[in-house]
Amino acid sequence: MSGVILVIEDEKDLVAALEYNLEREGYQTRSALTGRAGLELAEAEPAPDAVLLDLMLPDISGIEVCRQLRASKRTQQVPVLMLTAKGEEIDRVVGFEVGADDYVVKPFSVRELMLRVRALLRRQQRDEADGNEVAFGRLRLDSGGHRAWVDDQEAVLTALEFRLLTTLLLRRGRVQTRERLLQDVWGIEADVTTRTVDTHVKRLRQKLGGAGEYIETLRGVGYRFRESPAGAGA
Amino acid sequence: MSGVILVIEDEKDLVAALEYNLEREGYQTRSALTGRAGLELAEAEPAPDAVLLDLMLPDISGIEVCRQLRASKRTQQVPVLMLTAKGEEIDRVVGFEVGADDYVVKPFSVRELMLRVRALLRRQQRDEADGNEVAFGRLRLDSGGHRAWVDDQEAVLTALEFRLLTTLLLRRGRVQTRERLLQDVWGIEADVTTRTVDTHVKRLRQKLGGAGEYIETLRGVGYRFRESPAGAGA
DNA sequence: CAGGGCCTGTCACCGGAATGTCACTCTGCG
DNA sequence: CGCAGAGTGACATTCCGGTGACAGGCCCTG
Repeated sequence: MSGVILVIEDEKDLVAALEYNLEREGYQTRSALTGRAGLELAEAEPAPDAVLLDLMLPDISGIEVCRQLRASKRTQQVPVLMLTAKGEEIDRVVGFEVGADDYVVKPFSVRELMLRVRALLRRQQRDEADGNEVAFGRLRLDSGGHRAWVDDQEAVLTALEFRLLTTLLLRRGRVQTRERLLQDVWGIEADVTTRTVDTHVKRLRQKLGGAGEYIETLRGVGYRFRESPAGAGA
Repeated sequence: MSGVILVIEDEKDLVAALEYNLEREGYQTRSALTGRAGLELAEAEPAPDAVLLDLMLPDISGIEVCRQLRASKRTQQVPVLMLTAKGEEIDRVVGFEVGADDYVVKPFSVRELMLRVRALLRRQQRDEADGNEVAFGRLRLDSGGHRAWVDDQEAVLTALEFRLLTTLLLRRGRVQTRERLLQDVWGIEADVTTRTVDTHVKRLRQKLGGAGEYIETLRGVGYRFRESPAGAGA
């Protein structure tokens, strides 16, 4: 499971080194040399899965950047790892206060940083997995418990079906091509000829009964989860 | 729902950060830099609703503090969340055995900690409503005495089995992947190929007899302790 | 120090659930 | 009407988890 890491840091050499190492670990990276640029990138698509944030930036302080990240709905949940120079230890407290998730004191070992990043993402994933219930019309999902209900009647789904449903629901309103689904749900490199997706959509609809209608077929394109529960959708 | 949280931790910075964040979440805080002072505060009025306890304290070890908290009638029921440094992992096991309710490994994310605290208090409330014995359907546990009964018939469990059962029960309703269990019960970095978890679940079920059904298998995902004792219901 | 029993992890085998494929049918659209 | 793409049921295969057996390690005991 990889992810997108945003690096906000004004020392170019360090940025280069971090990007190199992160990419070698399989992450994608974005980087910004100033706080402002960083905030902009953080709002951009795709949203980063984690942010490495220097405390000392040329324009806005890292603290402020962090505060703003926490203020924005879009980036509120993104874990932030602070990079602080030695002697700025007091700031560590402040860092925690603003909601940083972890910090590393410069000079740090890249190896350690990589471990921290991985831990951060794992933690994030776990919190999401523990996460609460999502309701959509007659449908209700509990991601932590891996359960689904339609009209308060439990629908017993297999692991794959649950993943498929989650993926569709998460991206409701946007079409998912079979190719995309194969890649994201199955983790397979796309083979467009296969009917696998169709079959599983069928099974899913069957198990969901009435709520199966939320999954719409777009002929020649793919599948789409309805934007809103009521009526024929948005 | 607010409450009083007692922080026992000798790093002043960390204490400050924790207090700040806890108060921002609406909790009241008390803090102590040593185990002795902590125990004193724990007995004081008003009794804390939860304790954050560092494992490594200058005077008494966190383990001992926890033991004493459990020994005192007044603080017996107060949930304890252990803060352990990396590498003290072995102690984590001991922590559970002494009756800690949860633990977090340093360095931890403050956000994560806040979530845990909230979860702890929620659970506490629920358990109090249940009456304070750890009972679940036909199953009854004495976490201090390390004993388990099914229909008033004692089931003799090994330390590992007991820990596994406790972990599952504590997180009832939520799926635990084998990976997660290996990490939390065994303290091993995950090796997904191993069948160890399966074997122990088998043994546990066997020993629990009828109550073994409380442990559900989710094919392709992991294990889940039933949410409520009766039926398969929600 | 040897012996024995318990705890624990690994292995191989097996049955059944989950999944993928196929062939056929159905539908929408030109 | 014909075609392409989607729905569907049946079937084959794969994969996962349950299980029993076994071996190493540890502790207790004599």
